[in-house]
Amino acid sequence: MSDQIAQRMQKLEALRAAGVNVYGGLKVEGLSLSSDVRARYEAAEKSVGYVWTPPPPKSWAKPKDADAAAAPAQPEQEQKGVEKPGQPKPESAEPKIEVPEIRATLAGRLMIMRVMGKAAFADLKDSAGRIQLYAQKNTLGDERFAAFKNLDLGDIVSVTGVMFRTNAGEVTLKVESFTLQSKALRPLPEKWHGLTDVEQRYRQRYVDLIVNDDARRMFRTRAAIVRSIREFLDGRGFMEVETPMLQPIPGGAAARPFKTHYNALDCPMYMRIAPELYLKRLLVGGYDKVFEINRNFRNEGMSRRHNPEFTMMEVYQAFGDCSTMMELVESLVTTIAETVMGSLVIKNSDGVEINLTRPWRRVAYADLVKERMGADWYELSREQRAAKAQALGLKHIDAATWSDLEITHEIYEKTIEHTLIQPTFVTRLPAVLVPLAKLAPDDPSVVDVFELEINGQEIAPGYSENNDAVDQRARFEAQARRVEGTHEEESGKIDEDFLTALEFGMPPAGGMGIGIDRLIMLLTGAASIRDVLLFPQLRPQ
RNA sequence: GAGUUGGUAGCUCAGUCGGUAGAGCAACGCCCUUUUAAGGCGUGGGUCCCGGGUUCGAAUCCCGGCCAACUCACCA
Repeated sequence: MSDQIAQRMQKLEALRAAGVNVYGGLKVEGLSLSSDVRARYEAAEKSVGYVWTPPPPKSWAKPKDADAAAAPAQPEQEQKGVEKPGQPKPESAEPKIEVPEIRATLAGRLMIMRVMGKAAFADLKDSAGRIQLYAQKNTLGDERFAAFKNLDLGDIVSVTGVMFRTNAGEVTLKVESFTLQSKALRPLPEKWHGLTDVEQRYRQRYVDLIVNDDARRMFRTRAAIVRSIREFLDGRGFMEVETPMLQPIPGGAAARPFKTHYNALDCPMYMRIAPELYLKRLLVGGYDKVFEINRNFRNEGMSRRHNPEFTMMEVYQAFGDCSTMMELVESLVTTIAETVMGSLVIKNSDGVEINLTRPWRRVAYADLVKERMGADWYELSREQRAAKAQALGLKHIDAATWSDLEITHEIYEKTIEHTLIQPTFVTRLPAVLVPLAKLAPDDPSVVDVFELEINGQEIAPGYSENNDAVDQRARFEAQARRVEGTHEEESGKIDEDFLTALEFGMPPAGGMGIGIDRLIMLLTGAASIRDVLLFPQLRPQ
């Protein structure tokens, strides 16, 4: 144990012995937020026409009367006389404006203290921000002033007093009484640099949130974004639902699931990799507009863009289609950017500007590929394609084992996707890649879907959902054969009950998913998904 | 899973060629009644990530391990 913790333990015991309730008592009555109190005080100043002006520099040469400036003798004594608190200031040659008294009670964490003998300044941080406290021996009395100085940085206190403005112009609460609400046993990180060690910021997010205002702001923004998504969808008549996260068959995506075991039923269970198949059951049930915002779990690696659990929003609209969803996501993202971030132009973590102004580019997958690889790409043989891919640096592509489609898709993912910085709807993807979507009416080799790319990342896929029960079964079976023996095998299991639901008839529908964490990264310019997750996954220590 | 970089006081960081471990902040003591990274004087504080090895001697060099960040792979 560090000596500082030991010291604080001793202090805590001493306080207890003196009868102090070191962890606070009853609820704090009449509690205000620092931001509100500051605003009230500033309004009070305004109401009487008070405008703060900086005091004259340190010598008290400011004339109390006209001659005083000419008499430099004994400025110190004059200062003392002037500064005696609680007395009308004698220098009021110019009329003094009385600001109405604003009393307040605040509560928060003590972040810094500057003690000057018989007075002390401290910064209190509450959920709204920082505010300065001023404690004075004359006001508090010897004993309470000593107790105030005895507080530790990090302690949580409530304070009651009167607002004023210091010589330096800072709105400050003069403490008349205070109560220790929670003793901190551990010292805070350094006041200037804060906590910068990224590992510690993630592992001890609570400390990060105490000292780093950026972190606090980030998660408030996150909350605001999620709230406005809900408001937006609510405004369009969508119903929010919650479907199982613990599923007997993990479906709706191709990914490795987390496997667990349910004791009561003595059967294997999976953490969901997507809510899709359950939300579609609700379309069958007659809810035409539903959405869910909740966690998905994928048993895959972590990276700057991946966390094993992440927040997904999926939305379905009966009697809509892929184009319905394009309009929806365009409208949703621009609305959020404007209302929460205040701008349609955002900067990514490299400082590149992204303009979200509608309409967004729409381009077919095959056209992007041709744009990159030449107009004759789809006429080339597999060997020719593999050769061209290798020429681009994709050495691992092998014509002997890779299909045409795999080669093309590898090129899309490795050389095209990350170049789509400005919002782009990539449409008409190869049907094999998307078993849950409707085939394009004019070309059964592609599906009627989009993938929305912004900042080189897939932000949202949207589909014209497949509601053909027989076709869906066939494509599931093809998918199951495709992934058989691979690590995706468990996500290739066929959900018979879902197919049964389709057999009752599902209305044609548009569906879309948004990776919420990535959307937040995009809007806030965060470079790592860990910066937008309160408690990102780390290896246990 | 692979590569690169890093891990030194509560925090932020120095540490030269291998020669008994350093600063600022924080803490403790004293002075200081409008400071704001307050100031002044003084004091204490270390499993140098862990385990081996080389060496008279290792924070430093070598090997192994742990943890993290970044890049790559799986993936959204």
